[in-house]
Amino acid sequence: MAEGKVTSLHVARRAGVSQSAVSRVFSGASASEQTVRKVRKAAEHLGYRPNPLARAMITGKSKIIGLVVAYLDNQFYPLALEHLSNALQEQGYHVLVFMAPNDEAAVEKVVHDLMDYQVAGIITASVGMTNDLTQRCTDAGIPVVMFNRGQDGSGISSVTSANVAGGAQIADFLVAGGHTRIAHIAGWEGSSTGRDRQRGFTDRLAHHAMESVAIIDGHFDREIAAQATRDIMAGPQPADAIFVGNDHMAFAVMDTLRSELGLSVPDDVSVVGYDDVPLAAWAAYDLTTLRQPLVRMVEATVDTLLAKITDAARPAQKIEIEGPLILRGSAKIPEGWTA
Amino acid sequence: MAEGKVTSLHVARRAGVSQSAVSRVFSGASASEQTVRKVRKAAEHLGYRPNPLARAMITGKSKIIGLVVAYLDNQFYPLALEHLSNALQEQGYHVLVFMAPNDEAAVEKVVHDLMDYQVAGIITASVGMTNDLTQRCTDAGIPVVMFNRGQDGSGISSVTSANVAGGAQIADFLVAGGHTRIAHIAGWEGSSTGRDRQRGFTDRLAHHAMESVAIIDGHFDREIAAQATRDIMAGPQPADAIFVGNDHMAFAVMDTLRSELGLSVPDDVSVVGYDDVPLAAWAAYDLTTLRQPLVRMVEATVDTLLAKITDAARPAQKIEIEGPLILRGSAKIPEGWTA
DNA sequence: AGCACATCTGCATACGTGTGCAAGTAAATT
DNA sequence: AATTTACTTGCACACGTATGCAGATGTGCT
Repeated sequence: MAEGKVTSLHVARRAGVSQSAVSRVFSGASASEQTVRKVRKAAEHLGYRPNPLARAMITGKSKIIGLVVAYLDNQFYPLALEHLSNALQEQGYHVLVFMAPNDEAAVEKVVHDLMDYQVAGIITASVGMTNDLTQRCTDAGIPVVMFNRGQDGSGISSVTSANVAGGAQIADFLVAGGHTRIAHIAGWEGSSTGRDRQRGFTDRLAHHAMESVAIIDGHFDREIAAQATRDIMAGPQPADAIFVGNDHMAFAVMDTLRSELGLSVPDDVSVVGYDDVPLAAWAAYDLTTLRQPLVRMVEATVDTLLAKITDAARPAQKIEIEGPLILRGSAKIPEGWTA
Repeated sequence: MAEGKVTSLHVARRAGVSQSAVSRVFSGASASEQTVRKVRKAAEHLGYRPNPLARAMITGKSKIIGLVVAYLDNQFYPLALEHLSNALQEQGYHVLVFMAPNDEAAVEKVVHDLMDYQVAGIITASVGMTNDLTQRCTDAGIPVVMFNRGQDGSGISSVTSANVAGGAQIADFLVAGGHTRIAHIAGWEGSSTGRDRQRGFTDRLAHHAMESVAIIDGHFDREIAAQATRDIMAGPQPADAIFVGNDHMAFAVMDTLRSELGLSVPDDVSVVGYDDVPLAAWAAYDLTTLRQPLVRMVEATVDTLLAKITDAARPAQKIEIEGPLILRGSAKIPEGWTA
């Protein structure tokens, strides 16, 4: 009932036990049934809540998860943030946001900040300069999970969708649709996500004895994707289908095709994206896209991270989650494919 | 250079001073020039950084700002989050995210969590059950600033755009455009933001001796806004212009008008939004809208909050920032108005 | 020179919790 | 009955920093 700084000592006095006993009850250590009862009762009466900062100081680990994120333009990431925060909140953790740095010096700063706050774990999303950052935090013993991005060499956990398989699915789909001049505006070359989608896509095209008429790195950027679209359509072999590395760029591609070049989607050009952000379902775009199962990816991320926090010896995991191709109106639907 | 827990005591030993001296140097208290030099040098050599948790424990105030946010669907809020976090990071603060609760019990939990972490201040955005939450935190002595929402009675600081004036601007614009059947899909009735825009709008219409043909509460929700659109266009007086309480709903309105009802925007119906999120500039929507100056709103929010943190006696401020109407293609442009 | 005054410094303690250690108790074993 | 074993519990200390207090040092004044 009473407000204003009630500590474990107050609880202890009222329950007629020592402060250590109170601590043990609330930190999950063993205590006799009777002690637990007395302590809980006194605590409830006083409105006691353990101080997480004091707890963090003693244990060296706070109940804070550092989320490092570079940008929030792409709708996929705010939604990921929302779900991550909710999921972690349910487990008693909270998300401390770190805007990802561009230059070397800023990386330094963020790494230090993360360690200063003794974060229990780190999730990175949409980050460019991730190599250095993740490695250093891992070296410092802080569990790291990369969300929607992998890193081949080093033993760092990651959760992504099955990007190679996704790229392949889209290749099958566009080939079945009878397209003959297929182009690809890829995700950033520096991200595993972009590379894997591209590889799955081109390998599968090759399997159909086909080849992209153009492959351009879109850097996950609207403006660059728009310019890539102009280049592709002005080239010697204008595409009749474009697979775009993510939805965010795909919207720019569609805008450019329709408003700037006066072309029809999908009559002149089919467009396929990747992510299935909510906006993809809106009538203005109605984008055919490969869905990344956000909720399951978030669950996997949280599970992996918390497991690693609980058991530091746990080896790194690279989790891939399959997603379905969502058929909408931005791309010709082959005979027999059901929407 | 050395890693692994270097404390003020280590620095003190190396500098040949007491631990208190080190503390004073880093907490800005007074110290002789010579001491400062010795301490800084030793600190740099050892790679010392003050522990913010320990500091928070002793002072009762952490360098953490609690950001309470309900949803991130509306692009306006993730962008606000991004800018807020960046601005606060520059001032040495960090953002701890709290997903806003729907029910009473969850509010309780969030309030407690906020106090447990001894946040230095709180920013609320897009929150419904804000009354109780803000009041209790204010009572507990924690500075609160409401972002993009006001609260009339109680003395809580807020930063919004000039919503009444904005609504009025839009009324002038639509009247000048020669529209005769103007409707309004309002923002949520429970938010000051929605109410103010509506009031400015209808008052100004009245000033032109006009009246809305329909006013429907859209609750800032796409689905509800879409249904409102259907109702308005199926009514006895189908609108030739609709002012929508924010961009997020306006997109749904445009989708419904064009794809579902087969109407042309702006030939059949002009649509005007509020916010000017990036998406509004994309070709698929090209939405005429009243810009909320995000960067300046963020600056004002951070300034107000930090000022209140530094000086608790500072009275609450309600800051309103004017924004321009951005003329695009979704609404008829009156003669003489320049885009 | 003597005194008032301002400034700096170190000592000690506090913040609120977790945890090793030893003492205590009750139950189980020989 | 004596001894081992398994649990509890309280004591004391640690985590890393801030800060009141008293002593020390230096400056300016009459």
